[in-house]
Amino acid sequence: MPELPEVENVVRSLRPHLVGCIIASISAARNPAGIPARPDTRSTTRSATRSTGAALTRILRTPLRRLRNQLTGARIESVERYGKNILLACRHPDRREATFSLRVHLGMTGRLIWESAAEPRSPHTHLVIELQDGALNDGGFLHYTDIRQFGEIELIHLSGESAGDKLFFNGRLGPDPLEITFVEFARLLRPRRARIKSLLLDQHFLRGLGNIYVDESLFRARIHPASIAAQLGRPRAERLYRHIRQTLEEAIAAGGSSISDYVDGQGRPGSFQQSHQVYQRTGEPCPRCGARIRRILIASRGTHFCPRCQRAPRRLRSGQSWRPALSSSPLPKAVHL
DNA sequence: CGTTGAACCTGTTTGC
DNA sequence: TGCAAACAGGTTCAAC
Repeated sequence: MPELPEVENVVRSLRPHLVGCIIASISAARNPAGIPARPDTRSTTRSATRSTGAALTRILRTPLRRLRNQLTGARIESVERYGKNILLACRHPDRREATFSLRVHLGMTGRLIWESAAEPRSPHTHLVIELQDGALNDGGFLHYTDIRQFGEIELIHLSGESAGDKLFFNGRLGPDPLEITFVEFARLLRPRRARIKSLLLDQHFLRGLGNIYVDESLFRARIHPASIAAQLGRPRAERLYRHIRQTLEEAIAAGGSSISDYVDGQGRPGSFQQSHQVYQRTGEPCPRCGARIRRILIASRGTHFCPRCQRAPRRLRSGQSWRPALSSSPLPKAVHL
């Protein structure tokens, strides 16, 4: 659920609550988490564990003990987004050198919500961070909830350098699509022979895009998702660049897309899903030309596009004889054009 | 390089 | 009706 616009909204909604607060305690959510969500559900094929212990261990990339040791008593200095990661910069007021960043990745179904009460409302809440009186609020609690448990929480030690966060991630994640210039974008695109959809999903290439916004941006730019990146001409590359930014900015302004799980740091859903033109609209008429929206698989991800507006490049269209230059791999069968 | 499919999870929807 | 398969916003890894 959480791509760049959703994470940006989480960060913005949490910031006023968190900045200035002291972390009073960190604890595994007990309560509903240990209990099956719905004990009497008949079809529950796996009455699975749901033991907070197992789930929390999966999510925590830093052991709870270490989290407690290092963060208890620390002050939250800033709340930032880095790609799809949320970074809480923390510092001990009394210890000059002790500076950390708590990295939270929401995975598919993660939620990070500020609550006034300690008790989780969801059986899928795994971690509770107790906050002590910030300048602008009364503390409260930060709840991490995650149904599918694909999220990650990790403590990053910042040794000295202020921009430690970025140094840490550099090389691991590409530029932010809202910060990169067109010239740089085009330079990165040029040597790549991957299909554009795969490339845009790759966080090493650009950080922050996910399945929804890649499909929506490609639709707006009228580019077929299976197009080879290096073969987009300048006009298409420009269109793509422009529409990625536009789509993301509109989505941020709309509060993100809420399909089923996403809410911001105050529990509010977004509304951008109402503006999706192709994502999960298979079979519906294209809002631009009326053709049926199609769904194919690219990079094993559901990919939605208009077969008329987003025409396949010739090379891809004319059948099995085509091969990518300098490559031994045939055109994957999954691409139906 | 680039691709696929599986794996990590739970829950909901679809299809026979 | 009922049950199984498919699918879901993400990332990583092995194998080709």
